[in-house]
Amino acid sequence: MESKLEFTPTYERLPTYLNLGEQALRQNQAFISGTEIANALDRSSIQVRKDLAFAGLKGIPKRGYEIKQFVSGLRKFLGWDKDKKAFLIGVGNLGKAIILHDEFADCGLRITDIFDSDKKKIGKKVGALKITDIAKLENRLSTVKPDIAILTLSYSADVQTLCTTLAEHGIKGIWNFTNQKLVLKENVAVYNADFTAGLAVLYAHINKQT
Amino acid sequence: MESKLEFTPTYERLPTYLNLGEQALRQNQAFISGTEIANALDRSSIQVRKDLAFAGLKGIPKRGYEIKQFVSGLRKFLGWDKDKKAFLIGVGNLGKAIILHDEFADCGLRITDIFDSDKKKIGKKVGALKITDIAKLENRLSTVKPDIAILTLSYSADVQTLCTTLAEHGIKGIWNFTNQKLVLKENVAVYNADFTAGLAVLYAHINKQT
DNA sequence: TAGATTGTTAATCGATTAACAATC
DNA sequence: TAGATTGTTAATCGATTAACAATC
Repeated sequence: MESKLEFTPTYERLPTYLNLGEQALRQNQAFISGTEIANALDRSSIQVRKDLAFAGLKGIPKRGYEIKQFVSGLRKFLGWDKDKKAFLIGVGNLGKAIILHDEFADCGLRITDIFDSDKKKIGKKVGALKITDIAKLENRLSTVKPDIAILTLSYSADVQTLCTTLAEHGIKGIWNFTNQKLVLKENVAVYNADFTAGLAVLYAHINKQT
Repeated sequence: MESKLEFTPTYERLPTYLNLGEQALRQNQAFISGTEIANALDRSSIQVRKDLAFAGLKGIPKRGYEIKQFVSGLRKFLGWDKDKKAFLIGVGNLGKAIILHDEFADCGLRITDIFDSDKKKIGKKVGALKITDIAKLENRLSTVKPDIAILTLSYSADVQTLCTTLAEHGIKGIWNFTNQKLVLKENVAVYNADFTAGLAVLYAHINKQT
């Protein structure tokens, strides 16, 4: 990421807590305790409590957190209660997977437009969305004014130029699935979703064990 | 992850360094310096040097790291020089994206078998691989003895039972793309690739700026 | 030689864990 | 009441950054 954000590990864990909370809600549970969450996720209860306190949640000693409050509070803290408009650029397999992954709607991510430069793809539908020619990107940016761009293009594409265009139109955040480093002004947030980082950590674990 | 691994952030950064190194190699550069890498990735050179030292790389003062040595040394340290056999389970869009992503071969990840439970998919080809009936998983596990399992099934599937089977057949690592928590013995490494974690961090950054 | 870069030790910073009082 | 759980302050641990000697 460009700028530093404190409590990043906490932010990363919160969705897993919410996930459990929503499960408990579906089962009509009334309360959920930090200990319960910790056990389910194989973490320490101190960490769970600290994280939840950071997210502004209040619990009741001996009982835990009131489920409805827990879920709505956490969703609000994560910003998943408010829709954010997103453009997805590059409709390959990964792009399709993201477009068709319903669960993102639950995170407030509303993909409104999808783009590709491949003439054969333009006009075709993916789920409810029609693939737009990348040439029309600027036009759509001015009209729709999306908050977020999701970059799922193949690695050879000129991602940097694209980013400059996005920044000029006031994009707030970029979810970058390409392995290229994006150079952007301070006020655009970038999250690099690098698959190979995961592989590196997984391999390290494997080698540690043997 | 289950067990603790030190230097996780370092492991996560190493692939980005390697990426730059391979680029430099293609351009016939002879040396690459920590400063150069730091500038390209918007990081501090101290961190880059520390990371590289951790990976066992030796540099030459005033020059930097000899490119060929840098690339091969880093690849070896990451374990990307040796093939690891992997089974991919759940051939949806994300599964397809991973199967067809050539770059993983470069990380020593060799997907040998792909499985799905959907009768309509079984027998169909994705790239060079034919989709196998999940019922034949155990059989194939005994024969092929893969190191890694990649879980890209839809969330409703019974992932836990699957994991037990995988563990019984000596799987070493699991790359988990489902949002379910896997309960496994100590000697199986798990890396949870949770997309919503990225969204949580991205949103936090966006909110911080405004 | 002078400047740039590595490599390492020490200092700082942030995140996790421990300890424990408050409380339902 | 006793036991369990929250919430917070202090202690520890790990990761990052600073400082600087060594060196090509």
